[in-house]
Amino acid sequence: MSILFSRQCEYAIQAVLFLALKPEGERVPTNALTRRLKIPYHFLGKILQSLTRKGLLRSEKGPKGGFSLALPPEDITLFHIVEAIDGDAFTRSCVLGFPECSGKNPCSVHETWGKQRDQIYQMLVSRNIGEMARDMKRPEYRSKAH
Amino acid sequence: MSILFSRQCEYAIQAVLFLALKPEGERVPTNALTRRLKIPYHFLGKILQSLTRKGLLRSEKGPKGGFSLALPPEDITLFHIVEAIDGDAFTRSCVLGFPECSGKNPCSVHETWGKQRDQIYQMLVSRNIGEMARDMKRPEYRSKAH
DNA sequence: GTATATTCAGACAAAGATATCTGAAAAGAA
DNA sequence: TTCTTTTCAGATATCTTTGTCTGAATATAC
Ligand code: FES
Ligand code: FES
Repeated sequence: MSILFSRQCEYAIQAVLFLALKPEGERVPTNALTRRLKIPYHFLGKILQSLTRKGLLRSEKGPKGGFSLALPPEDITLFHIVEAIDGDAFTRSCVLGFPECSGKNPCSVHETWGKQRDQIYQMLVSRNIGEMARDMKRPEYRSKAH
Repeated sequence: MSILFSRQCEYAIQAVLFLALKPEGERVPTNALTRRLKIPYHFLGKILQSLTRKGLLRSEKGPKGGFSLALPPEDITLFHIVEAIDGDAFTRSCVLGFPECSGKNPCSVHETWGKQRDQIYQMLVSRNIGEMARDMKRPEYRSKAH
């Protein structure tokens, strides 16, 4: 079980962060991404495809083709990606699974969870993926050689 | 998609909280639970069965049979239930889905998520299900008539 | 003992998420 | 034009989660 985000969404985030490290406009083919990030090729293809449909990425066909960000990295947050793939239901739903989440019929952790949900939301919107990618310490994102 | 906990786990929590409201040792048959909580009958049966195997519940067959808590409600936390159903992987895994989560190769949100993960863990262990059940404002748990 | 209410166990079905395969379409290079 | 590289699109496969069905075992009530 993946926590918080679906597998698709995790892959999407990993891929977009990788794109954010490239000079603006540079196209990266799918297989350069899967080689680095160990994501199944065709699965990633479908994910990038839907991000393109949502307007987050741009795609070019043919040789020298590939995917690139449709916006400057400074204008994209993790929340944009999460929203595009998993939706924003988590901002509204009860963590214990009750039909609806509101102060009217609160569950036992409604107050506590409410605060934490806000913090998670802040984590997703307060930084742009440009700086996040540059801060990234993981080896997949560091060495320049491919 | 359910956030944080699997559907099974959500159902387990809802059911155990219900049992915690009953006088100690009182047996509650599965269908009394499903009627109140709108959980599919046989699915809940399997869930309660595994909680029994894990030692959280006790079951009795025959008329006047049913499920009851194996421990006093004051000794059970949400974490016991989550651990029994979903496991404790969330306490150790990277929220962006990278292979492992450690300070050695941190992802961009490792620090932030680390704090929030601790808070979520605290939410799960700091209160027992006895008090949580009594605080519960949701109608499923209030009216005594069945 | 017989009937009834219930858990227990396992097989099965349906749905959703994840992953793979194949071929068409498009762009560039020769 | 022809060939190659790559995205795009859709069909299919596999796995996991969720949910259903059936019957056996067990304990109580009669
Ligand atoms: S009602 Fe459960 S989190 Fe709001
Ligand atoms: S490495 Fe991502 S949360 Fe720790």
